[in-house]
Amino acid sequence: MSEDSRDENELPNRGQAAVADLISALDRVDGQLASREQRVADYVKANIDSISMMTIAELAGAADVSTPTVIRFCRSLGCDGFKEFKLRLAQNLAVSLQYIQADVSEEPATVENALDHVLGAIYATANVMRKQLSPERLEEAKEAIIGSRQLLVAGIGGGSSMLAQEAANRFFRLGITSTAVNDSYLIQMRSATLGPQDVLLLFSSSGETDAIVGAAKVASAYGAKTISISKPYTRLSQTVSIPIEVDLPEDPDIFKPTASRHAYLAILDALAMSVAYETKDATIENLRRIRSSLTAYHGRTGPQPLGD
Amino acid sequence: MSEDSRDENELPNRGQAAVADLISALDRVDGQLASREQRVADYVKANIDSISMMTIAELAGAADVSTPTVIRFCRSLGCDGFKEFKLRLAQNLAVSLQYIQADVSEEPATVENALDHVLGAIYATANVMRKQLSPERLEEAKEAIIGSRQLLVAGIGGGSSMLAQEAANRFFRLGITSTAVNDSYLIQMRSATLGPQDVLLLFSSSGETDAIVGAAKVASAYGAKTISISKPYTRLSQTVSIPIEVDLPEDPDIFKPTASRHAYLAILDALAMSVAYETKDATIENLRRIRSSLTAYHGRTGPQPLGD
DNA sequence: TTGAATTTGTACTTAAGTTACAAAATGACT
DNA sequence: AGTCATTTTGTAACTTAAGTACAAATTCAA
Repeated sequence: MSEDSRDENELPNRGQAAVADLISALDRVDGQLASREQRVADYVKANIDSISMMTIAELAGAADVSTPTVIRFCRSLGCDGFKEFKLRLAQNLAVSLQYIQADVSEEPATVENALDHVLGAIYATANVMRKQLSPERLEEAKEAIIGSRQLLVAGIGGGSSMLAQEAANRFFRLGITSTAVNDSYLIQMRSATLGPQDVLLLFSSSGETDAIVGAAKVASAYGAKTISISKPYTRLSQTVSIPIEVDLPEDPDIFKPTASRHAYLAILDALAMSVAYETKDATIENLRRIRSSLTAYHGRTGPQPLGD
Repeated sequence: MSEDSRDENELPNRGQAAVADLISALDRVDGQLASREQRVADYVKANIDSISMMTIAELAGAADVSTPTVIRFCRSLGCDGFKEFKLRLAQNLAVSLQYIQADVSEEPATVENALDHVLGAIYATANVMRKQLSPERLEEAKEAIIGSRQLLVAGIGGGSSMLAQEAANRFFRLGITSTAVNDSYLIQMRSATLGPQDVLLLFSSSGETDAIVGAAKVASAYGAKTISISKPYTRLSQTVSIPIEVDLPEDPDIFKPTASRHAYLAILDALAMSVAYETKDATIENLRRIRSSLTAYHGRTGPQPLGD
């Protein structure tokens, strides 16, 4: 019976919508459930990671309700029955569990092992980031960049200055006049030359670097739009007009390269991708020109990342 | 019965080992199973994402074996029974499914959507990479870097030159004299100055860039160790002494920033992390000096990535 | 307080997972 | 080549879990 209802026609939404939503569905219905069902919800929330190992009878017993009540609870959440509920819950949790639980305590004996640590941190950081990002801010940032006459990107220190370079490189490919700076004084000076049609994009994982905060102030004073990709509640994010905020857990392990670089890079990629789609035709022409200039240079043609 | 065997004592390994390993367990036992069990394995591999919706009878029918054979297959994989097998499989897949199944075909309407595309590509690429990397090569690369007197890092074009900069920055923090170059001529020139105690680290997503291949040849000729992070079967990987090879699927979507940058960056991080652990004491002292130089500069103390 | 609507539990049905055991197949050793 | 031990596999029975039907209890409104 429960199998009939999910034949080929319904397959598409299985992995996707299903996986993404159970826990938020739980939050959504919370409070508006019938009293006994709410009891089940409370128990589930309190013991969320052991539910998928329980039978319906165990859960009913633990929440002190009858088994049909548990089933009704599952249906209130949009599941077909208890089985589907357990499955979806397990999938939801797996995503966050996989790497967060990885043996963080142990030292990496091999490079392969270190790679697992690194990937684990990336996954974990990416998940945290995705939940924190404000879609509205991202849209604002996109619009600002699209409408800009000139884009100035700044970042100081290894990680951030790499991101700034990369950002300038990405947006340049999309036909946006962009420059990267990573010298404290140059940042100040160039920011002072910006005007209302310009955009200043700032990378700073601390959000407190004087030169960066200063640049944001100067640029704002001259009417330029300012975007930061940084920590919330910092001087920087309180100074710029479009703060993109992510508070990422830094691994206390000083030997581990900080994973937030990857998260910031992903944000940059997403922004660049949206801008590219938005300015589609212009972008295609630009990429064509860049590619042909390179092809002329080293004579290769196959599909490959533009510019190695 | 099946519940008794996983009480409190066994809980720890549930999320972790369990979640991480079913699919690789499948690879591991592949080929050494009894013939009918192998048939189940084959069917599972071919229909991996629909298994968790099937009953044991359905799977047995589909693979044309008896239900106990299916159970034996599950046990060969280290599961308690079919139920646990389904659960663990669902969890394993959830991780990759979440982003991979995101509507790749559709254009990203919002930046948030674009972010899902980007993250999806990163996850997919990371998984592919992890399987392809040769642990031995990584170890060799680590040893070479540790033993080096001087490290020269080169990359040409947006992505690779960013990686080169970042690599030089990372290893410099670990007390290794390292320089990044991204000018075709400079690469050649500097490579010619290397000797047997030196290491040349090359990033190239194409593996065919003349300047990079040329540098590898020159450096080898003068006895330096050469490491490449690049595609297999390319001129570059056939020239260097320690080729780290990954063949990553490039998304044909020209608007999407290439995900291989993230994968390469992760490899770099893993290498840096291992080198850091290997040269622990020296590294701690180095990081201390860097930090105190920065603290003296802008007067902050809290735990933050070194150098923003 | 009485009737309709909703909520909940009891008892039952169906079906899924698991086990026991015997039959078949494989492989080693005389 | 034949016999015995070992492994592999399937049949049939068993156990337990999930889901349903319906009636009892509760809630709320008039």
